[in-house]
Amino acid sequence: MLELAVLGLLKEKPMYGYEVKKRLDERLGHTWKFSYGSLYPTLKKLSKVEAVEMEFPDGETLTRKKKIVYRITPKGEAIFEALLDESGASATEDREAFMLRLAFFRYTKPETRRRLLERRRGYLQDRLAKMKESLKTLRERVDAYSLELMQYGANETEHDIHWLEGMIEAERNGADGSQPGTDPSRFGVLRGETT
Amino acid sequence: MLELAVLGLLKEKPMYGYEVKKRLDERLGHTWKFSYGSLYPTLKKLSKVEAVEMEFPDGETLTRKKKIVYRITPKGEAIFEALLDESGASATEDREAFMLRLAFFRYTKPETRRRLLERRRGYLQDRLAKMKESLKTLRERVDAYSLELMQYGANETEHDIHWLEGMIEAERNGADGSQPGTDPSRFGVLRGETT
DNA sequence: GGTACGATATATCGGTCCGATATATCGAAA
DNA sequence: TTTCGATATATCGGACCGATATATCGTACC
Repeated sequence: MLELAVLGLLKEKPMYGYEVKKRLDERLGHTWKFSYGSLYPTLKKLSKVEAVEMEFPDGETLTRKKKIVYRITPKGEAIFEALLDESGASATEDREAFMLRLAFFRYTKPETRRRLLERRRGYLQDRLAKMKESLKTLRERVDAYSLELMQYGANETEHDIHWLEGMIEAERNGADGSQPGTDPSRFGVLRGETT
Repeated sequence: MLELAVLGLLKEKPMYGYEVKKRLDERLGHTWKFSYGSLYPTLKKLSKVEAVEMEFPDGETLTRKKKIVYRITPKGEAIFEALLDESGASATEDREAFMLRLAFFRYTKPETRRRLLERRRGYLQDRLAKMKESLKTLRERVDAYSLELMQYGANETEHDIHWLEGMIEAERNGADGSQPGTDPSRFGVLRGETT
């Protein structure tokens, strides 16, 4: 997961590790939190496999502040592609894994996008059905707070399904091969935006 | 986290580890997934600290199926209380930790409930403000999919704030000391239910 | 009567990732 | 000029996951 995220971000431009974390938080922070305690080891690991290059700015000796720019290599690009493709059940069933892939949808083929969106929708529909079943059974047997929690889960799942449906629709209307998905007007319009 | 969850469930009645997982998935599965790979070690650990008792059914020799009933002890109850109280920033800022505590709200004092709910609301309000800021800045600089993701995050955060407000309101109306929060009619009514 | 299968039940282990902590520099405000 | 928050990297113990193994139970099917 982390490797995929880091490589995906570094595709945009070379960055400090610190900046990688900041930008990843900005875009995925709502769904997925990760720490420096895993970021820096990951960067090292990627560097060891030659997926990224480490570059020390200022040819000078570094009594100066320790700063390292990480740049993705062709090998890193290949690894990124591989990770993005090997999306098993997790990319559908794990919210974080799915959201991570969504963040890099512009690097995916339209066909892959649709497949992922529809699989996730199907998965959520299954889960929603099970949740409703549980709610019916447990309504009289659990306390109000647990019930509220389960209700919250069902509501959110339903909302997510609508959201996915909107995106599937948008893919159909926009991705007839023309554009790789960089037209912002396709989205947001379908749902209410936060003003 | 796991210890808190397990002890909280075992307060209801003695159970097999397997059943603990099933019930926890039912109630918290939407927010929080955990595995057998952490459950059984946790049960062992709790047993070693004498927070739970292990009970082998059928006094007979067990060539039979290996089944262990776990029962919470007074010491376990005390540990549960302690874990529930030591809620630092995580209980507010970490969605999973918050939801877990919400699942055990009926074991909390009304005052503690209100404090937690309000702190989380405050935290989400802060985050929402930052998200909107980011959205404004990045609207022209990131691709449509990342933008959609950020928009999704902002929408969901807003929805959560409303949800919390409903619960705070319900606490005010119901928890004037009379009942510990076992009246199901207080909830659900405020928001639309999944039919 | 047999057997095939999914649910029940426990357990382990390598590996991923977190949280806390430490260190140091930089810019800006007070 | 010193104090503070943001920038920047790093490590380490421990929590937790995912895959895997094993065995029993109920039941459905022929």
